[in-house]
Amino acid sequence: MSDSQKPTLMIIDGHSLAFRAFYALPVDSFQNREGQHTNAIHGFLSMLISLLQNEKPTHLAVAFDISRYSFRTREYPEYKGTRGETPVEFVGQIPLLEEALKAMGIQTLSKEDFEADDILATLAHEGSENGYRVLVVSGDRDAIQMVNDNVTLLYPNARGVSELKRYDRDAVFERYGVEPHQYPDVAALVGETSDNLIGVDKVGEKTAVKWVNLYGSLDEVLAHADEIKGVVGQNLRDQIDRPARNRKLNHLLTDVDLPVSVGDLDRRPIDETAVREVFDRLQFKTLLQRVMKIAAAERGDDATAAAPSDAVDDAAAIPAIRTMVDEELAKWISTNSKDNTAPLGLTVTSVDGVVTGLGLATATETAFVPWAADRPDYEALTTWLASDSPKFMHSAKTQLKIAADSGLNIAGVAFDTMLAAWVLKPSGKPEELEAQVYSYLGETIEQGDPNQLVPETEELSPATKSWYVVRLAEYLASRLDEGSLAVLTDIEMPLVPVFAQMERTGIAVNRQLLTDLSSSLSTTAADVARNAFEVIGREINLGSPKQLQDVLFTQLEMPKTRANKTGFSTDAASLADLQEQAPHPFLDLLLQHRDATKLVQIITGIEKAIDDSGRVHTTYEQAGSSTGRIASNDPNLQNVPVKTATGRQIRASFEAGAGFDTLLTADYSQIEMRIMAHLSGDEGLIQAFNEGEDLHRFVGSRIFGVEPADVTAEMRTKVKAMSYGLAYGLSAFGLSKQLRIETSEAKALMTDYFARFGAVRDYLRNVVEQARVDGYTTTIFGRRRPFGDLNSKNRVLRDNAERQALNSPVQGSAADILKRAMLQIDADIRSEGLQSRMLLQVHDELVFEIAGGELERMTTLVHERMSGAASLTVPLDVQIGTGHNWDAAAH
DNA sequence: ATGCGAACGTA
DNA sequence: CGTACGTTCGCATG
Repeated sequence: MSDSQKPTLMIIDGHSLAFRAFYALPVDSFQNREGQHTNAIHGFLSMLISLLQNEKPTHLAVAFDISRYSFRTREYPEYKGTRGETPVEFVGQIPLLEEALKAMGIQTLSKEDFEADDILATLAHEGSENGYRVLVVSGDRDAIQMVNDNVTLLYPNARGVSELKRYDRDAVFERYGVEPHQYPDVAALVGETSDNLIGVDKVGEKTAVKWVNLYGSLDEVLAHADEIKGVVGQNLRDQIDRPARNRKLNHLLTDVDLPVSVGDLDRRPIDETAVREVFDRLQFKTLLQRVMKIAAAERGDDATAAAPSDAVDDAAAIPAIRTMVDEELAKWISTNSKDNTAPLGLTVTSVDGVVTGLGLATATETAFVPWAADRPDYEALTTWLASDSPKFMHSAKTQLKIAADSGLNIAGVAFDTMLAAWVLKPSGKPEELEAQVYSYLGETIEQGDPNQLVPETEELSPATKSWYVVRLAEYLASRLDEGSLAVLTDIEMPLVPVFAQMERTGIAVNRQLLTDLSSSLSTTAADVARNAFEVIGREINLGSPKQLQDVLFTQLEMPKTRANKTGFSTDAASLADLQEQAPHPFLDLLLQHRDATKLVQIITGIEKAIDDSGRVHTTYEQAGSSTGRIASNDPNLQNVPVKTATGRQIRASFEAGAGFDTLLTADYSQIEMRIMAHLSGDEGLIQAFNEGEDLHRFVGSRIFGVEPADVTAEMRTKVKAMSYGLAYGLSAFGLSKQLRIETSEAKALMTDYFARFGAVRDYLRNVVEQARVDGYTTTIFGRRRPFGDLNSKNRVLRDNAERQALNSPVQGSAADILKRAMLQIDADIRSEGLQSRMLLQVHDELVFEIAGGELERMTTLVHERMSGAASLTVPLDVQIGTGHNWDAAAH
């Protein structure tokens, strides 16, 4: 009998898969109207439905653990002892999942005192012996031991449950280097952290596999422990009870007494009424459609399932791609964009930065257009691309740049699903399209042939991607509140082409200046290092904190500094402390060396990024930060040194390019304090800004009770640190550290500050309180940042969340304001036909390249647009400077 | 090769 | 025991 004729038994480890799903999907995005979390259920069912479609099991069961206690924990109480509390959001999802499974006609099994894995192993064994093709679905590595010629393990990869890797005998051997039945021997030697099973010290997978292959089994390895040389051999002999114990615990039973046999696990019909009821309660719309489709197919009602006119059943079926050119394409665009009013999904694909094709889509149709730059017949397409006709894209900036490089102008980006998802949930890295489809639509994108041993990850057609984009856009738009939607459509979306243009333009760099500076700094570093080695009498790697610790705390016996994970800190602040307590020439030399090598490092990074035309192009991460700021990378041009004279020499190498007169920099002064004044409504602060006096002098005079003219430099420094620290949630302890003053003095300073500027404290308290209730903070323009840990019982987590919460509206509003200014400046430049260009954004600063004769106009418009980007109760002060290079243009 | 922590550059 | 980032290095894992 061939495999395809055999009945297929699929057995699933319910807990382990549900738990994987729980961590793979955002808790916040999956809640039903009663507030019940459903992410684990959703992920599990989505995976299950895919499995039903792809594997078509004839027999099926899901096994659950009854509790975390079993015969194993009785014999060895520490087993799985490192497992923490089950998250509250997970609790309660299992009974609901069982309900859903029951409605789908799927049997669930569990047995007191045994783990689900034992039930799986027993069924796998029975199925294998009785002519079944067996598929075990589990996220527990112990399940590998079940694999044989009839049994295949489907194991979720790191990304959760959306992709399952097939482990048959060969795949296990390829991955682990042993036969499946030997895997527990290897695991026993290595240990399993998640089960709290400690292995033999210094024995990793490599060593364990070597031994097991050499001696054939764990028993034989242990019997020959005397023969194994070296430290690991000694460890094995010393700790021989560990692998022995581990092996007993990771052995799965294949003879558990179960109330059913494999034959009883044949698929039962789906109870469609019950499924509707349960899925409706869970608010799983798409999943319901997918289950119903399977139900229809299984009762032989294929016509309904396949009918393309049935919008409901067709929702999750990928439309066939039509490849189009010329008139057909022109007609398709005109019809589906309803004469440039209706949005179409758009995806540009490229090879080595050259456009090779475009995918277009509506919610029901997809089209692929092969692209060749010299084809003459694409006028309808290029006209549509360059028009304001709305396009929905994913990560539009990247595609706009590539298209522009290939001479294709794209305008009218009306929705970007990457930006939308980030505005909805601004944390972590932005998700790829495929991940979004899974997270938000609950659909798994098939990747290659699932029967491949290692499925090749076939790139999705741009046409299909566009179709997903259209559907995602609809979903994401429906999830956005009014404020977030405004941020997306009025700020983030219009900025896409602006950032794309800035990145493409880049900024000119004087390579010679950098090279000279770098070699001089390298010489300095080498000289300083030589001196340092002389002082301590030996040569070490000054860049190694570990070796530095040895010098400072062992050799030189200096007092211990702040502790970190690898011992004691050697950072600049700690070294300064040491210099005070135990002065030593090595300390200063070390700092000088750090300084010089750091700058060389930064220069090297910039040099490597200079292109053939002498310009450097950063990439802005528009959807990366949690506050609304943008980040710059590859290279990062937002952390070019400015504080030291040598550092500024690096800035001086950024210049106006050929054909341009000068650089212009414009920055907001004290924008975050101004936002604090506005948001808190503090009369004192507002007065300070409205009188236009030096802020820190004004505040200092109030706190210390002297005339502004009598505020000393020392007083001003303290006040300045205090003011800036406020917006970060600085504590008295932190302030004292920074100013190197007594904690009591720092405390007094804070008390005096709040006595004069009480509304600031009230505001900061209120922000945190409101966020605790709402679950998010909001900027002046409606940008939200969610917070989950404000009610955490863990103090560290809670305190961190509180500081983040009080900082977010301030930092985020500042980001919003500069973004608004950028939009208006860009619009002015274009509408007036100016040749000057916006080059860089550094959080509160913009850098421009000024074309001949445009300095005056640019100065005026930049000033106007930046000052007018928000109307606060205090003015927005903008400082402008010009000069041939970035340093000279500073003020 | 890959991932993590330390350190440090900016606003 | 101060927010938000990105990059580089050493070092421990593979």
